[in-house]
Amino acid sequence: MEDTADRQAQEHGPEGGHGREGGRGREGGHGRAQGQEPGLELVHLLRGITVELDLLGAEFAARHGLHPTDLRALIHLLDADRAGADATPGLLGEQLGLNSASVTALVDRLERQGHVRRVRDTRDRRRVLLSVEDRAVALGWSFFGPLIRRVVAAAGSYDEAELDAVRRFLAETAGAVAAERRRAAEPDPAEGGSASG
Amino acid sequence: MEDTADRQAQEHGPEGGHGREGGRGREGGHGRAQGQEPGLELVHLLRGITVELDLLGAEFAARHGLHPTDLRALIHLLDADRAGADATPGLLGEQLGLNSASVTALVDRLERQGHVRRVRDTRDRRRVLLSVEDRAVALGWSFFGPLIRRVVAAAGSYDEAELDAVRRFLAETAGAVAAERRRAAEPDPAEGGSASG
DNA sequence: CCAATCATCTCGTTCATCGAGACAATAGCC
DNA sequence: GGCTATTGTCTCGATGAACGAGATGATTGG
Repeated sequence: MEDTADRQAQEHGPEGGHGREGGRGREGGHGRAQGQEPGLELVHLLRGITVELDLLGAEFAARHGLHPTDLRALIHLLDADRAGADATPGLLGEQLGLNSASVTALVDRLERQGHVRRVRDTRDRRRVLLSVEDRAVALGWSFFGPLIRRVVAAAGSYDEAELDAVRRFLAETAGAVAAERRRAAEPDPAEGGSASG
Repeated sequence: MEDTADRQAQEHGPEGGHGREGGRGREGGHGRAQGQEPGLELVHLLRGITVELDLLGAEFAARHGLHPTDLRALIHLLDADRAGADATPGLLGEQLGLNSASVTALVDRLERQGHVRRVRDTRDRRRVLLSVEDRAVALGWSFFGPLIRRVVAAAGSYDEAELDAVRRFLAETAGAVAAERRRAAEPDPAEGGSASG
């Protein structure tokens, strides 16, 4: 299960073919047992994490009577709260990729369960600020807390250089995903021009 | 129904106050305090990746006319295919946390779109094997491919020690998530033991 | 062969999400 | 000050994904 991509990588992946084909049949080496791009294994690991995490989230959500989307929303809300950023339905919908109607329903659910409260912004009265309740914070902690503790504990045994390597890798991966997302968002350069009429 | 909420919300508005307000906008140049547990930042990075990845998956799925669940299913199916494991509706449902009815609908969708085919198992004729079509493989690659290439490229600039650190961290994190998932699955130790009965 | 079990599928219901549009408040213009 | 365009949120009706319960067909064991 941990290797969807590696076989494909050699077929479709390296565009054109590297020519490293030669001794591929023999993996008998040492060190990198996989014999392929070293990053591939990391990708697999990462993918496994996201799959498991997703599942854990779904289970946690179901256990607490909320939908996967609700949990995702809570996470974003908690995050915004922590950063001191304004959370509004519009922003939330954007972050979750949801319709405005869906966001209204989502916030309704969250509000009904006492996780957030709608607060009309005094500055721009069009806006509604989403204020997270303690209940939501507690819920968020009960989800992330144990996980965080485990990971932090694991990270404790790394020295500075190793930590830095992990940090950089994670940051670069985040950047890669974000870049891909942007790429997917606008595959439509034809639009930007002289559509004038 | 719930529309009256916003009117009231502004009256409840500032009730406790979180204590942070006013010019929180200027946090200084750094962003956030790095002085915490070193692992915490890694957790945040990781979380950011999963969020973005999830969003990317949803967008990709929408673009190809399938639902987020369909993409997840395809990923699992591709994995199983690669590992040479039998893929069946039952197994798939288990991996995705879905009802058997939902799985039937899911496989119907996938089959209708030509991604998989139902094949009656000759050994145990109760079972239906899910055979992935090339179309699905290509789709999977078009989703993971670019991402993988980016990450692999990034990983290329790391030396063995760094790679090892990242690998270990990822593996430990995966283990942590899996452990948490197991913990969540049976939070019920009191039952098997000296329950009063 | 009959009963128990297992894997899958069918039926009817619930509700999350969507598209389109209504409504309220703000910002810019004169 | 009033007017219009824009922005942010919410409402309505429709679609369909997921669920719970149960039916159908195949396997195992006596």
